[in-house]
Amino acid sequence: MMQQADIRTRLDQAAIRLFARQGVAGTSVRDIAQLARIADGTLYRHYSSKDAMARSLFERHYTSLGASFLESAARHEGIAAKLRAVIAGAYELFDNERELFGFILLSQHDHLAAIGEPDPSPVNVIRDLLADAMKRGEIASGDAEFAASLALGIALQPAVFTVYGRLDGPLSARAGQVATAVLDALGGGHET
Amino acid sequence: MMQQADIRTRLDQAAIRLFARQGVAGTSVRDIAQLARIADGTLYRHYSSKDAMARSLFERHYTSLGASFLESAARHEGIAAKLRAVIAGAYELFDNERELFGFILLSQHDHLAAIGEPDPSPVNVIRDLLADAMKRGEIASGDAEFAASLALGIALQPAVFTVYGRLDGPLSARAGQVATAVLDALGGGHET
DNA sequence: TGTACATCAGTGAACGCGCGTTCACTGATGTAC
DNA sequence: TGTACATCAGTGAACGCGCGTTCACTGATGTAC
Repeated sequence: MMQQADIRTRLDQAAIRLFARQGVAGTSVRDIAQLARIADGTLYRHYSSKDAMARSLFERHYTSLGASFLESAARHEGIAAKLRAVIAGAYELFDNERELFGFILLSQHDHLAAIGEPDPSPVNVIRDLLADAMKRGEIASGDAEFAASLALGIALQPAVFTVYGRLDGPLSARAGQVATAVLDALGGGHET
Repeated sequence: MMQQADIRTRLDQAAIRLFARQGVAGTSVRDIAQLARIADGTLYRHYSSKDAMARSLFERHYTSLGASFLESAARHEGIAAKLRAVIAGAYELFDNERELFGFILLSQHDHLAAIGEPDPSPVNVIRDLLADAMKRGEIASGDAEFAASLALGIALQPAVFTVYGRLDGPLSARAGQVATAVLDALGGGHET
């Protein structure tokens, strides 16, 4: 047995990197083992199967993103400042751990339908934030779920464009502009 | 030999349906053959490989979507009306051929990196539309590529939410609201 | 401190299954004369 | 009109490869006495 944390970390990171680039179905257990520099069978000391590993990694990081959204929002008052903080936090994750971000983005389709939204889901956090802002009259009221889809779309698509090389990074530099666009789209005031 | 068009159409539709639901890597040639009610080997009378089939289907429908965007835009004057028409057209495609739409959305990641943007790409059409509107002063000027990412994000995310069952269809009913949100986010005037 | 034993992460060869693809064959259609 | 031949979409059994997973084994670590 080598240093436990070391091998487990390499395993998880290798899987995330390959899943992000090639998808889960397009990545073989041997690909992962090779990149992590471990034996083919070692994965099964930590996860019951390849798919269970993908599910576990997704759920862990998806809910942790939701939790970080909650924390970012709680540190500020007013929907404008909350949104700016959430977007800035998400964009920093994108800049610093693009593969993790890409894995989460890509895996939504595979996992969300199957397991439902784990808690706290980033999407639900955004929706609740907007529902609250509507109640307070900070943005135009309406369907919070629909508003959340607009906000998420505005925030995510620049990330997608950056992945495709259509926009130059770092994405964090655009956080302010994006937050403003979200507020404009939601019919919010521009109070600082 | 049966009716050629019949078998070929069934083959293409079965592939699109399965690719949209399970991804290309997650779909086997036998899955496709079974759904299309053809023999395992028949695919290879029409395409040189499974991946070539996926690439060909994607390129065909992706550029045809781009062409339909161009046509929708050309039928109207002013960025507001053009955007409304493009979004309404795209949402009708979503409502009527959700699997085709889902396939295009899902396949972007697989194919765009590999083959680059085929012409006319829906994304480039939107960007050129916005660049033009900036020149005419119809929306705030800035980076057209970034503006295109905001517009696309606003328009696409409600579609994604609808796929996940977070929003109720039909999506076409939201086209007007979405177009307004795009114009707000881009700092455009609201002339009718 | 030394000895015996249990535990368990890690190894890598081996398993069998399902995959993408091939190919000899069928039979319907078109063309030549 | 009839006969001979070429073409080609469609068939499905068969190919071998790479996949996910298993398992007997290793050796480091912890625990009991």
